[in-house]
Amino acid sequence: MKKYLAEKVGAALVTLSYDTTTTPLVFDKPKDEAHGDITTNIAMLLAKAVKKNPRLVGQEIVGRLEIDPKFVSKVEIAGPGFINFSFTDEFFTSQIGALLAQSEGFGKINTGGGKKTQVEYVSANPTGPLSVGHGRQAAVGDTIANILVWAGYDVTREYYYNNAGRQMRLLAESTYARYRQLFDDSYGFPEEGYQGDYIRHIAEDLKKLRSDSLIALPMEEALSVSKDFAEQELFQAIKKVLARMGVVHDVFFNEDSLYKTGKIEEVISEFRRKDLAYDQDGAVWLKTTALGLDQDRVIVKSTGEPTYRLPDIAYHREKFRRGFELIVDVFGADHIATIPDVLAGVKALGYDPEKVKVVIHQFVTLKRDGEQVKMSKRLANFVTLDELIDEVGSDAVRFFFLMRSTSSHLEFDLNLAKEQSEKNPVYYLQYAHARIASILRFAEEQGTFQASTSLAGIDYTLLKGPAEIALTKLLLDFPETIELCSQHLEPHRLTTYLQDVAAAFHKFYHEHRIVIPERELANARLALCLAAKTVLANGCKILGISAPERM
RNA sequence: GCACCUGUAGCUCAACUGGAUAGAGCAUCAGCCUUCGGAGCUGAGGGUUGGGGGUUCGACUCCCUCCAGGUGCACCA
Repeated sequence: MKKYLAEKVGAALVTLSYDTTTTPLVFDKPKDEAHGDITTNIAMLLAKAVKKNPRLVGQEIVGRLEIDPKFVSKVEIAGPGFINFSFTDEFFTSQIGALLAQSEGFGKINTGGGKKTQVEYVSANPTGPLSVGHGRQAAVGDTIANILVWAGYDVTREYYYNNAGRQMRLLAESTYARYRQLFDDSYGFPEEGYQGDYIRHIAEDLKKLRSDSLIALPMEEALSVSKDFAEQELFQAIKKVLARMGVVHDVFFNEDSLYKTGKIEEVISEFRRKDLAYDQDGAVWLKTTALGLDQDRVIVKSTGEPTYRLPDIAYHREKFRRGFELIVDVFGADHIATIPDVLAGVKALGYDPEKVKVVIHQFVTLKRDGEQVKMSKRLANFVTLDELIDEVGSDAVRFFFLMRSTSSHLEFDLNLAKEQSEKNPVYYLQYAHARIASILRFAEEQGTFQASTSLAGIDYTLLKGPAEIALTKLLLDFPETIELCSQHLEPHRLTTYLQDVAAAFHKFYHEHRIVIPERELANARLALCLAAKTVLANGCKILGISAPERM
């Protein structure tokens, strides 16, 4: 429709000999229904250039328009100079059939054009159970990946981790110490070790498996066994909790592989060759100042160990080398400082940093009984993702994590998430779906409607009520919503949209009885119900929450 | 001190990326069940969009400045 109007308005502009090359012709959807279904500000933009009254320019354009009244019911100049177009009801309702024909595929678009895309998210090292913050990242990353798939991108979901280095050494020492304490409770615990109870559990499992055999081993070997065991248990737990949320990665990329295949060395020598790296105080520095940043950074410590920047840069280079044309990194706010360095490094290696889109999500706080839940990682009394899912369920966890824009801090109200009432947005949405399912069952029992056979020959022009038209319009917006979500990598637009759909359905339901003796009208309304159910189900699928037939 | 995020109704948050009278939910108050799911619907009140400047036909949105909260600023990841 936009295309059609663009053509017509464009033609009018040419007739009026306005300059159409410098002024973009853009159509928007007004927020206020009274302003029509689509609007353009072209008259105001042109008026500025030619110093005329915008409303006058609008009049000229509208005067030259030749538009099919079957689609467009009204064209008017409004406000400071907007040209508003209103469409006929039939224009909207005539598209319901096509929506139903696409069914489970309705909403799929191809703006991605099969572009090879990677979404990296969670990427927590196996040093402990996932926190609620990781949960937000899992929900956001996974849903962005789903959205991109719907928008026609070829998506790989990836988890990057490091099972070497200082943190893992601490994990090994902590595990081993807890293990020894099972035999001798005076055995010392490392100063900065991991305090959490989960280490004790791992140690107990280790004892079950190996009895006291580790005590006799040389220390290095005992630590190595402890590390491997703890890592394995923790990774299992991580994968398990992610699976509870419906999150499954395609690729687990180990940082260590970058060393083994010489990729790290390669990056260093390339930086040296480009005169972007130098030695000072026994360390290797990256000349980030030459790349537009405010200070140089160490990439290899004087101990010979690289800092996190180096493997991060090497990893991103591998992403490009593996052929990804769009790279989405989902990070927590605490990683924000590393991004400029990595992007500068990528650019210096000859790759386009514009292809890397970083989604930063802010922190999560939990609220229970109106009070903020205190969490401290150091004291290990933080709430784990597993516990959160136990308490409120996977659907609520995903939905709550998705319903705010990622750049906003998120307050997770535990009481609300558990509440089974209209206050809870998840239930509101799912209830709409279940309610439609129930209506369709009822109609089938009455013999008035069979979803599989009754769709042919439906007269959609019978749908005329404002609530019917409003619902129809909203349902047809679904593909556009997917497009916006994919462009901006913003899942919360989808939760907001689906809330609106649910609300529009409930309103429609209250204003119109659906299963009525007038067969024709009943069938048209039932088809509209089915269309609403389709959109809700497809939307829930993308969000990763269930769309129940009964509840 | 510097960088990034945030500041919108009593609370939690939107606002189609510069558009028209800033919108939802919760909370408060007032209504709606003989009939398809009341886990629902309708209505009311509630705002100087943190303050102050600027850019322009037009600003929650862009620029400057100040204030408040969060995060980061290691040869930790």
